[in-house]
Amino acid sequence: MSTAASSTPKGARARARIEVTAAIKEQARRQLAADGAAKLSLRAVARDLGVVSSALYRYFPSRDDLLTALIIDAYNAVGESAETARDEHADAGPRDRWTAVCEAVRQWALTHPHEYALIHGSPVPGYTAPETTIPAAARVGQVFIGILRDAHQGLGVAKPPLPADLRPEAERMAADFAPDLPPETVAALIAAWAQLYGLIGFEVFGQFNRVVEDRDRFFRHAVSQLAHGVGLVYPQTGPTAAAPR
Amino acid sequence: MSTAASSTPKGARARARIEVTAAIKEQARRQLAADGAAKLSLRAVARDLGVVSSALYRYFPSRDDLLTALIIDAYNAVGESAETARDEHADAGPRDRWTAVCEAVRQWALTHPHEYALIHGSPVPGYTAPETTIPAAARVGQVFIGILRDAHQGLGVAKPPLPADLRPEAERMAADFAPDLPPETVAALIAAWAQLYGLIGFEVFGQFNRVVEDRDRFFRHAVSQLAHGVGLVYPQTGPTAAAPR
DNA sequence: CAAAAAAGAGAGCACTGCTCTTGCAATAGA
DNA sequence: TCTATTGCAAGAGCAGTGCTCTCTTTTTTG
Repeated sequence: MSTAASSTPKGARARARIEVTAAIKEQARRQLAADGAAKLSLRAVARDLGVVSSALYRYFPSRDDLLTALIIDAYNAVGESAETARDEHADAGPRDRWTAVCEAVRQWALTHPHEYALIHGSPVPGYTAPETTIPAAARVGQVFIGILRDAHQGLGVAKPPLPADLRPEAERMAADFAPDLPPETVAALIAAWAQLYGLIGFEVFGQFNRVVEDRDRFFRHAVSQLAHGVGLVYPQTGPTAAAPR
Repeated sequence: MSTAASSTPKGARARARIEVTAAIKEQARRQLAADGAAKLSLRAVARDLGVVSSALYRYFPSRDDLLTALIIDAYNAVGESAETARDEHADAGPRDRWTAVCEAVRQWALTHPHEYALIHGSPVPGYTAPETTIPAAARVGQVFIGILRDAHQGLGVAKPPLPADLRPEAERMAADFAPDLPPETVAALIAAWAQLYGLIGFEVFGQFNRVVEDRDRFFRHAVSQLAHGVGLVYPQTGPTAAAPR
């Protein structure tokens, strides 16, 4: 109250707390990048910070809470990458924007493999992410939804096929996530979303070693096919152009 | 070299060693299923086996070696599931066989989530799978290749699109993995392979929680689209049938 | 039958997450 | 401004981990 600004409302102690919390996360992220989540040790973080290990428990009640904080940060980082890519391609068509966002997510994953593993690898042992992570986790998906929303206000978007027995589920998903999009599109989008992370995961986790060499081109083509699958069709995009009648 | 028989060549000691090794793996697999890879503890396995922890090191030089053994077993288990599904649908058309194999892999993953995480989740910290795992890891892929091989000897298979700049890579991959298949098909197959594991991973790791409810139908449709993508097209399968001219 | 190899037991080292108590410093209320 | 409260870090300690080493017993082998 005494100091004016709104960003640092409390006294020196509160400010210090914020800084220390950030320093802990930063150091933890460094260890994460170096050795992976399972070798992330509270004691090592404390050691590197020149502080005793029990002191960290004033900031994070447990190792899992530290991990949760890092998970949220990771979701936000990849979400921000996606949003930036979208904004930088605001003038491009929906399909190019789609490609750019996929590429951005991939690049983030390749640059931060351990953080990617944290959010899209096997959940850390017996650990289930708390609800706090949900909004951060949704950001990338929202970007994709936005792209398709835009596409639907223009032209050049087709309705993906949808079997009759999946229609109720597709309508439910559409109502939950994008009421302004057709159920066909929402269902296809969710599938494409999962498949995108399959492609990225295989590359990040080394499953493509000795299999795919020219990964840039391979990914670009796969993503183009995914775009096709959600209805983002160029007027003339090859022999398999979707032709909804 | 000296003793003749191939199944139980050595004396009682060698037989005991095989049994103990199997018991260790079995107990470890139990712990894995219960708590996940990161909580798998050599000491706990030894305790449950009524033996002192250092004794296990006579059988597995390190915890990572135990994990590697479990990884190989897991690859073989899912590979066997895939092969069984293929054989049980030997009379069906390639597309139905494709669907059956995908479904089998998914079911195995849902039944053994922690083992699935072992082979397709984030690699255990700082751990890189040794070359020993390669043949076991390839089994599922071989099943898919076989299905497409069969399909190419019959009808009802289309060539997926392939951009010109990806053709060299596609030809290289085809030469490496399936010289008798067209490069277009091999490239599409590898993409579909990764995407399949994206779908399964999202389901196993809970990313579909609160998103997809009717997962059986959703998966079935997605897999049908994947089949379409690799050229396994029914004569009349909807508006987006591939039509290579 | 004796020498060699294999297996288990047990102690011990360095490390982990986490808890609890103790002393110190910053804050807030009178 | 003085004092009571609160926040923080330090240190010791517990139970657990992977792994190594030595020692004894048992089995195999020459």
